[in-house]
Amino acid sequence: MSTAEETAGGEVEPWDEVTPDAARRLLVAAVEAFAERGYHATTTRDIAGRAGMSPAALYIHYKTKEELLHRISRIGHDKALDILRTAARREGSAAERLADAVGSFVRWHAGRRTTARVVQYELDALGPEARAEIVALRRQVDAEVRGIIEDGVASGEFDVPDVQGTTLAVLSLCIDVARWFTVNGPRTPEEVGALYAGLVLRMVGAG
Amino acid sequence: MSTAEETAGGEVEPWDEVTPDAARRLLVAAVEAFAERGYHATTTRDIAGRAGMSPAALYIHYKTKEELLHRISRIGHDKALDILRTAARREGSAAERLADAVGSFVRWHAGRRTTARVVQYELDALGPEARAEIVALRRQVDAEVRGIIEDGVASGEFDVPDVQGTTLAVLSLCIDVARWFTVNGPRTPEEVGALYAGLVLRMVGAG
DNA sequence: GGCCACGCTAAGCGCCCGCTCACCGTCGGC
DNA sequence: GCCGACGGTGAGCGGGCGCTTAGCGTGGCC
Repeated sequence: MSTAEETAGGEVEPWDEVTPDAARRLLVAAVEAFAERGYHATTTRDIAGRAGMSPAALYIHYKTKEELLHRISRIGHDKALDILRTAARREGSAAERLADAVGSFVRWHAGRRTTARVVQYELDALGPEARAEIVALRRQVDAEVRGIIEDGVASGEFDVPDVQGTTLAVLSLCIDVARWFTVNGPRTPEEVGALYAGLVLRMVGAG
Repeated sequence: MSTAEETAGGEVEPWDEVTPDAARRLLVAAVEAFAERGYHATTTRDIAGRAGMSPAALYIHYKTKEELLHRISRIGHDKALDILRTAARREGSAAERLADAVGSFVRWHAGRRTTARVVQYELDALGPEARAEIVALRRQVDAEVRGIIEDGVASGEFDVPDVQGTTLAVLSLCIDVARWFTVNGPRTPEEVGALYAGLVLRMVGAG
């Protein structure tokens, strides 16, 4: 994270990987608009307006409105997967790694709430090929969490009768944070991450 | 439930409270369309077409497209609240009542998945007054679950450091079922309900 | 200094949206 | 047998959508 930009909502928005500058401004504007109103309720005029450009400027950097969503979804899923992989592959017991994974995944969903909302809830707006690509990434997300839980079961740390079902529930709990979390609420992303990490350890019988 | 209609997806759709018949057919068509594509991506022509009527017929029974969403959301939240109240007020220990509440709430989100999706994820498409009415119902939903957890803490059955945070997590887990559940998946609504009830009991330290 | 490439804008095309309106068939009451 | 009420239709209005195109300003290169 070489550069970062603080928005009004207090969220940090790197998006370093998107260049040139005008393309990044459009993409950040699209993330905000999609998160607020949803993909279908957002107009290209609204996105361009938020980025301080004319409607036509969007089509210099992106072929269609859907390509914007695809790029956002792809980058967001890459980041989410990266967070889970980092936690899964660190040293430590399965319980430590699971708590780390849930804590950091939840912190991301709360702290980068606008991005996470688009990533988690606008998937159906993508066309078949783009959706297939993203679904493949989500399977990898599932595999990382399942791997930690399987490790904990193998080592005797965890007591989990249904590994796949519990994996689903753990991810479900984390993802739903993007739906309800708000910066005006009583909890910080760090507090929610710590709370949820503890709840998940109990779910796997390690609490 | 005096009458029930089996749809292609295998879901039971009562909607007895909506009359006359044409208004109910339009509403059921709207539920399916909103669940599949989202409120903003659904056209009034699509809704009317699914109900076997012309586009203009919709406006005989509903003032606007938004009124359809409002009615769906209202009826759905009433039903969800009814399910939780029934579980909360039955006889039995707090653990039994919590397991019953989570089990039946999850079964509803899985079995009536199309309705639940609209109810849980299309709230932002409502105007300010309609949304305020629905938000009030959601606070009652939260209060029912929190009440059971408080009972369990008071009786010593549960060990919950953060009652409000845990309430939020329990509801979050249940609600997210509407996002990922599919009838083509490996689990029945009953199985998911039982799995989740067990996980929640562990979350409150009663597992 | 001339010039072209590039990033951007103003204007607008074709389409489809939510919604309306004039009209029509049917059916119960007298 | 007539008639009004009512649920429904066909056509279409005003407007906003995603996206395109012709042209313009500017900055780097010879």
